[in-house]
This record gives sequence, structure tokens and C-alpha cells, in this order.
Amino acid sequence: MSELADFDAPLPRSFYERDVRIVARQLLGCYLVHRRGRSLVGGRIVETEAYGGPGDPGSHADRAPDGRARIMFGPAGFAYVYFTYGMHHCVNAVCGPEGKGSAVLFRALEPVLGIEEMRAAGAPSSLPDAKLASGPGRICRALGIDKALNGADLTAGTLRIVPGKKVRGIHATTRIGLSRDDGREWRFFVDGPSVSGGSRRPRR
DNA sequence: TCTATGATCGTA
DNA sequence: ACGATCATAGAG
Repeated sequence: MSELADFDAPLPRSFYERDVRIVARQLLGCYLVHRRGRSLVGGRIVETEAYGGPGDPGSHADRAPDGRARIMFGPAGFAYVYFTYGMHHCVNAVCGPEGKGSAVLFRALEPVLGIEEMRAAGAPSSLPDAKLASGPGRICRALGIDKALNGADLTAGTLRIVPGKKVRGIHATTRIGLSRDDGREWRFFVDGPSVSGGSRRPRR
């Protein structure tokens, strides 16, 4: 994987076991990579959102802790993958101490590895390469992530996060697309063409 | 059981 | 601005 850090040296579990806001910021610049057969598909993380446990009205963990979000209450460093709007998957990394119920949602990647595979996964031909993983649903479509990866160990399985270069110029805004929220600025991104561009997106 | 809705995206 | 499309949550 050439200029990238090694797929065989993923972030350790201790990285995820800290406050979800710290982890969300430090994940920027790291690489989310999925090994599919012989090939690697992934990119540089440029946008994340932090979700707290009970008490964060925007978090799935605030609603039904024994439902789909129960994986959020388990140990850190595992994937929480859910299906929404009848057609999209979204992927998170469980963070914080076990039982806290917090996680980081991956919202956008800058495509780096397996760009041909990303495009073949059903992206509209009008989408430029930079936008192939721009948005939580697009990340999962581009990398081939679905509920089969719910609960997967991000430190050892086929879906991993590997360290990258430290980033500067992190912006913080309110989170996108929530019906219940309290305005906390827990969305983090670094400027660039791969940042998601939904119609409800707050400006910098 | 039944119904409403969503941490979205593509097209108009 | 709207429709797709279905698992989940909340109501009855």
C-alpha cells in the first residue's frame, strides 16, 4: 500500500478508548481501508461526527440501548454499521470506555486505494473521483461495507483504520441531518473536495 | 400487530 | 424540492 501506513499496523484499541470527541478529531487524516479478496479499497478520512451515549439526543444510543445501537455500548474499536432510508448503510467506530455508548460516524473519505472498484460499486458516472466516498452512505457503497461488518473488530479484521499524517485546520460544526439534536458542534472536517455536500450542511 | 420515520442520495 | 425503499422504533 505504498505511501500509506501498513494495513498490518492498524490503530490499536487504546486509540478508541478515549473521549469520543478526541477520537473523532484524531481520526481525520487516518485511513479507512477494507480488504476485499486480494484488493484494498479505502481512503483518507476527512470528515467525522461524534455521537455520545444516553443524554446525546442525536445519538442512536439515546433511544433504544437494547436495539440496533447495542454494539455502541460494547468495547471500543469495533464497527457499528446500520441501515437507513431503506437503501444506505453508515459505519461508525465504537469509542470511549465500555458501556459509555459513544461512537464516531465516518462521513467522508478522500479516495486513495481501489478507486476503480469504488466506481464499479454503482456510483453515478457524473460523480468525480473525489466524491466517490463523500457522505456516509457513499463511503459504505464505495468500500462495500454492509451489516455483515456490524460488530467487526477494526483492529484485526478485513475493515481497519491505519494511522496517517497529522492534519491541521480542523473545522467544527453542528452535525448533519439529525431530527433530534441540541446544537453541539461535534462534526469535524478538513477542507477539500471530498467533504460531504448535503443540502442541510452547516457552513464552516 | 401496525405505522411513521430516518446519522441519505440521486434526480428534477 | 422530492421520491426511493425497508429496518427499526414507538405506538396501539
